[in-house]
Amino acid sequence: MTDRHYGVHGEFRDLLCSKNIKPSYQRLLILEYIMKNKNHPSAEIIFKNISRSVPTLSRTTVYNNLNIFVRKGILSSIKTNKSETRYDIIEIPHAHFYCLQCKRIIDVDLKIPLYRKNSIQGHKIEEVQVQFRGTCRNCFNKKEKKTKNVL
Amino acid sequence: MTDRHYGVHGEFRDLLCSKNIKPSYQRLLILEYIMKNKNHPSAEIIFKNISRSVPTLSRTTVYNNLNIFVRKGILSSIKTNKSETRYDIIEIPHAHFYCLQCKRIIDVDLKIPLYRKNSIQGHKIEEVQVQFRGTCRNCFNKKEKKTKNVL
DNA sequence: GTTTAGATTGTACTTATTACAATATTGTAG
DNA sequence: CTACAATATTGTAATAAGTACAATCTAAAC
Repeated sequence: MTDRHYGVHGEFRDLLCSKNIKPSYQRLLILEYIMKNKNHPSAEIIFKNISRSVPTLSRTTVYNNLNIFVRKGILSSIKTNKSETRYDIIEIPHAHFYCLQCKRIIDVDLKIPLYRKNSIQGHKIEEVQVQFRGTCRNCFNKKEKKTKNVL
Repeated sequence: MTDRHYGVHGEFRDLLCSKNIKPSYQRLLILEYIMKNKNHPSAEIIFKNISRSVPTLSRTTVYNNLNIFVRKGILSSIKTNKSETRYDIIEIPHAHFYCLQCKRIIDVDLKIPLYRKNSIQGHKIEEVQVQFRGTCRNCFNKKEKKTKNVL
């Protein structure tokens, strides 16, 4: 079970080891899923998709490991409207745009010095989250088109 | 029941009317609670505190009206770590600092032009949320003191 | 090969929130 | 004032996301 995945998962394996997390089969799968489908999935989505090919996977394992990844700084967690948590890889700091129509989360760049601060008004910053909410370009264009057709 | 509260709740009453929300007794109580205890309470906290003096109040009423207030732009909702939602009055745009130790939410000012944008990379912005997480000044000082005593 | 620490699994539980139907209140037209 | 419609509130039941925990499994260390 293990060595079959040395090749494919090599980089994820290294990433986990560098953070002192044992690179178990399940952890590699979870990490791989998030890295390859860069669509900010929820725990449930990750669970459903991986358990298609690995039916023995437990929901708890997914939750446990997502929490570990967040604590160790591999992933960041994003809270949407609907009391659900979504996950994203931590790369260059960036902001998120949450579309209220299609529920997609879109990465956006912010060239502001916000991320360089390590304290604000005396409070020690460990994490910064910037989230925009509204209507994404796609949904906005769809609406526009619909309006035009009516006229 | 109604006119007893004309005096005290006058400004909240006006605020609700200006947003086309009927200023019911319960709504005034909820709004008053949030405005007077500026500590970003959760629905549960609001419910518990108001229902001490108004035992007939329903949890559902609190949730319903908080949602209405958010939709109408009177309140903003803040998602914390623990899948709970907290509420804050919308005044001058500001950011929030969530202390991972004491769980307080502290208002912080940001003098950045972030709030002036109404679109980013083509996506229409309706709302911006900036949230810092870390250790607040208070908790940080406590930790410092403890460390000093040990030495 | 045995031991031990850590990981995974599955079930039961908690917590925040919503759905919904019944009841109550308010505003309005006759 | 009374009747009616519209809206608000209430309480219960349901849902959904996440956690606690005990049992089982795995893998590395001796």
